[in-house]
Amino acid sequence: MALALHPVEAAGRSDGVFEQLRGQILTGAIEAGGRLPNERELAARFGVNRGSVREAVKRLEGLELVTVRHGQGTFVREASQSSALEIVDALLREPRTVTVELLRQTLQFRRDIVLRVVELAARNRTEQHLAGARALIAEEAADGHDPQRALEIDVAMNRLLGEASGNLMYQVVTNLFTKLLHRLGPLYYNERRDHRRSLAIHRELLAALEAGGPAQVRGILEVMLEYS
Amino acid sequence: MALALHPVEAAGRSDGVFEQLRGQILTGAIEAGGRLPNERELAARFGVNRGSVREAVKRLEGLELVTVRHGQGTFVREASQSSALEIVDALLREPRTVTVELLRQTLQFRRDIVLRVVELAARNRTEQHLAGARALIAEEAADGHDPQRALEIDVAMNRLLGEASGNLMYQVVTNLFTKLLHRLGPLYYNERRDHRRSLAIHRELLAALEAGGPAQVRGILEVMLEYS
DNA sequence: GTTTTTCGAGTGGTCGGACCTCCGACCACT
DNA sequence: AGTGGTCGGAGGTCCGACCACTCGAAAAAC
Repeated sequence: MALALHPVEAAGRSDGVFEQLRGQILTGAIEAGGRLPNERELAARFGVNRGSVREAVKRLEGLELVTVRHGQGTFVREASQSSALEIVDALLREPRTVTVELLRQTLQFRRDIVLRVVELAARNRTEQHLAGARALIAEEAADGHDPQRALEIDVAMNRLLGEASGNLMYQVVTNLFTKLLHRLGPLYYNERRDHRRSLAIHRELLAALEAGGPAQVRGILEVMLEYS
Repeated sequence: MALALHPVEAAGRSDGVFEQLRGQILTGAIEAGGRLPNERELAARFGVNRGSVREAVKRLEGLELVTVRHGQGTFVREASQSSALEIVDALLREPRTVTVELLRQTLQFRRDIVLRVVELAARNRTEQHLAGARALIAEEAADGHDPQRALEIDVAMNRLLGEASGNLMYQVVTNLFTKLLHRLGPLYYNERRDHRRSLAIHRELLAALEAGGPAQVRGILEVMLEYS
C-alpha cells in the first residue's frame, strides 16, 4: 500500500497528522481491519515527533476509528460501527467522502430530529426561552442583514431550541447540526432573500412555541423544513 | 484457589488521567469557563509525564469538554454545549452524574430513535438483513440461554437493525445505545424470563420487518418498548 | 500624563531519544 | 508434545530541552 502521507508543517502538527490519518481511513485508503504503520514510522513519514502522532491517534481512538493494541499495533475499524456521531461531520469535511446519498441521510436525520425537538420545546419551553427567542428575532429584524451576524443569530436560535427541548441528547444532536450549519453556513447567508426567509421562519417558530401546541407545531415545521 | 493476586495497578496512565479529569469536569468540580491547571502542574499532581497529560487533554478536546488556547491555558466548556453524543455515555459512567432525570431523557431519546429506526428498517431492509435476523433468532432459540451469548445476540440484533435502516446517522446512534446496553447489559440478561422475552420480541420484530409495513411496525414497537 | 513599544513570565506545542511493557514467533531443552 | 527462554517489534511512558504564542507590566516615546 502506498499511503500518500504528506509531511506536516505549519502550526498544529498534531492536528495535521490527525486530519490526514482520518482522511486515509474514511476514504478507505486503509481498509477496515488493516494495521496502521507503527508510530515511529508514521512520525518519520509525517516528519513530526512521535508524540504528535500519538496525540493524533488518541483522537482517532476517541472517534472509534481505530483500536490500539499494546504490543501489536493500531488497527482500523469500520467507520459505520462507530458510536461517535462526529464521524458524519468528518465525512462531510472530507471532499472525497461527501456523496449525495450521505447528504440525503443527514438531512433526513436532521429533519426527524428537528421536528421532535420543536415538538418537545413547545411543551417544555419556559418564559426565559421565549424571551430569548424574542430578543434574537428583534435583533435579526433590526439588523442590516450582516451575513456574519445573521449566521450567529441562526446558530443561537438553534441552540435555544435544543435547550428548550429539555432533553440533553436532543440538545447535543442539535448542537452537532449547529456546528455543521456554522461551517456550511456562509453559503446560505449571503443573499438578502435568505435573510428575510430566515426571519420569517424564526417568527413562525416563535409563534408556534408560544402557542405551545405540539401537534400544530409539527405541521408548521413540516412545511418549513422543505427548504433544507 | 488461594493466592488472591491483585492485578497490579491499572495500566494506562493516560487513560486514568483522562477519566479523572473528565469526572472533575462533568461533576462541575471545575466549573465551565474555568481554567485547568497548566500541563506541567497536572503532570506533577497526577504523578505522570506531561505527555500522558497531553494525550488525555486531546481526548477531552475531542469530546468538546475543553478548549485549549495556545499561550493561555486549557479551559472548561459547558458540557451541554458539546456536540459529542458520547458525553451522555460519560455522564452515565460517572456515578455522581447519573440522575433519574438523565435516564428519563436518555430513554425518551432512545425510544424515539428506535421507533424511527425500525420504521426505516422495515422499508429499506434487504433479504440479507432478514436472513441475518433469522439466523440470530435461530441461534437464540437453540442456545441454552447463556447470559453472555444472549447479550451478544441482542447486540448483534441492534446493529443489524441500525444497518438495515439505511441511514448512517441512525446507525451510529444505534451503535451508541448498543454500547450502553453492552455495559449495563449484564443486569438484564441473567434471568431466564428475560431470555424468553427477548426471544419473543426479536421474533415479533422479524415478523414486522418481513411484512414491511412501516405503520404497523410502529404500532408493534410502541408496545414492545414499554419494557425499557 | 498619556500613549506606544518592548520584553519577559507563563502556557501550550514540539522535539528526540531513552527505557519499559506487552505480544507473537521462534527455539532450545526436557 | 510440552515447557520455558529468547528476540524482534509494537505501543506506553518518561525526561529534559527548546519553540511559539499571549498577555500584561515595565520601559520608552510622545
